[in-house]
Amino acid sequence: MPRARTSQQPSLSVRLLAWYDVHRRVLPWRAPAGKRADPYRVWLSEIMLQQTTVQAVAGYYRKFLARWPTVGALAAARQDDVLAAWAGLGYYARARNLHAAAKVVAQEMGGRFPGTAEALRALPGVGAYTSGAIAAIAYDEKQAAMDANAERVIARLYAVETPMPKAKAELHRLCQALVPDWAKAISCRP
DNA sequence: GTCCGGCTGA
DNA sequence: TCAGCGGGAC
Repeated sequence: MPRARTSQQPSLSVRLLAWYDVHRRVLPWRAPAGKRADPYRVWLSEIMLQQTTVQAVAGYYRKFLARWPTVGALAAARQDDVLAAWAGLGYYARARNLHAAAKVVAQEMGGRFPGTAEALRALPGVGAYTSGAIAAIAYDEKQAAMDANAERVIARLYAVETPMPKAKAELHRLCQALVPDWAKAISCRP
């Protein structure tokens, strides 16, 4: 006979963050534990990772960062050079938007990335997912960054029957409600 | 041959 | 609202 439960299970976010502490991969765009992420690096990696695997991105990411270490350097590059460096990654609109956004940040924002998800969302090539991811990772904002897989997981978790893409808004609300205020205290633990 | 960890333009 | 975008993985 099963023992009566005397304590309840930790929340989903607690369990996920505990898993992350043990299993997270070492990736070139991740800041060392306890250190703050550079928004330029997070942005560059997130754009490259759109529809593209970690394995395919890693080499390109290192190459871009070595050649253009700051958003100002990237903004000063010729678009032809950016596109040539991007060759092989696919979805070349990403490279054109990357360069355009770098120019906006460098020339209209003094080289500082927008400080909120909402403001990031206005940059070319930055949509709902990417703005949330950058703000969450670089600014510790309480943002749910939902990709297509997260949408499926949340839909199953909450048995949402609404077909996609109508369900997107509801799924985002459900996911946002799972994001704890104190996520940073756990995920930044050394 | 099919399917992707998104965004944009129409 | 949705087709199209590129290359790799299965």
